Amino acid sequence: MTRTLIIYGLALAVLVFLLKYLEYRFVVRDLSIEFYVGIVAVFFTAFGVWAGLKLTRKQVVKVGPEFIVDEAALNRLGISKREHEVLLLISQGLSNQEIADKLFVSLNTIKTHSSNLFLKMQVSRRTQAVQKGKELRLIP
Amino acid sequence: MTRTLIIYGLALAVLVFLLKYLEYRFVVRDLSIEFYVGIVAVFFTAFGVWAGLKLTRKQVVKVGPEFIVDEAALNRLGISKREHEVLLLISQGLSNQEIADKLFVSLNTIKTHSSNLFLKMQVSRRTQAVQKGKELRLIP
DNA sequence: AAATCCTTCACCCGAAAGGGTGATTTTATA
DNA sequence: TATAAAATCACCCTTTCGGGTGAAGGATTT
Repeated sequence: MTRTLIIYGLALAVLVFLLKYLEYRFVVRDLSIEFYVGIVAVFFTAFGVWAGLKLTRKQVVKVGPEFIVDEAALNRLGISKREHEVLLLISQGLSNQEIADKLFVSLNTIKTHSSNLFLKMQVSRRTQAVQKGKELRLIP
Repeated sequence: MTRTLIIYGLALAVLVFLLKYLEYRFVVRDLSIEFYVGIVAVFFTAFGVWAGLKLTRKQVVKVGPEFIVDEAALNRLGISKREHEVLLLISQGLSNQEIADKLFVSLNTIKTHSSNLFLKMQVSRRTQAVQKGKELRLIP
């Protein structure tokens, strides 16, 4: 996370230099302030959207309060949190594309997660994963 | 069923005439008996296999004794017995091909059943059908 | 700091699933 | 027995899944 902030800081610095260079290169001194502010606004808007998604993407999926997940089984099978999350959404009848949209990641990522999940659960289809997941008390 | 028997009888008659014709057409009188018996054996073997599958295909799928199906919901949604059977097998994680093999029908038939099932249940994927089927107490 | 695991994403390919239409046969029922 | 409902199968097409591989960056642990 710290490295990400550093990278963004550097990108911002580069942007500032670029703007300064443009100021010298062309004669746009009269509207440079609005332009400057606009660019910065766009930049921080993008950053805000990204950060918002990044920070709120955790715990998007929750299980019911009365259901207790068999953590031991999860560890035994080597299923990660993200994979468990995907399994839960699969059990709710969502397609991979819908899961990707819900978790703000790409379709390919969900396909990787589900593939690894099926390997670890020793199943070959999502319906089997749901069935086995319920048996093992991984999902309600 | 009666028509099927009639058709098979006619086919058998045609087969007899065909064999008689061959006897006159070619000089195969010496091995005609073995040939005759062989053809009839193959024919009745095929018929036996077909009849056996046809008669034993009923009640292949059963639900557990402690689970009671909500028949009212089935009628309300207009779901037939066969469709309910398919839904049960879908919920057990079977693929359409596996269901077809289990019920001794073709893959296309299962696809038709599942399509109609999804229409009646107002879902678009089998995982959703399983989820909704459990909610409606159609399947355990 | 290095090793390791997790997460993310991409590409390719074949298999499975789903949607639509049309047709025939079987079964149930009015 | 006529009619309707259910079951069967085929063909088309598109979308979704699943398997395999590779890679890059972040997080954790040692």
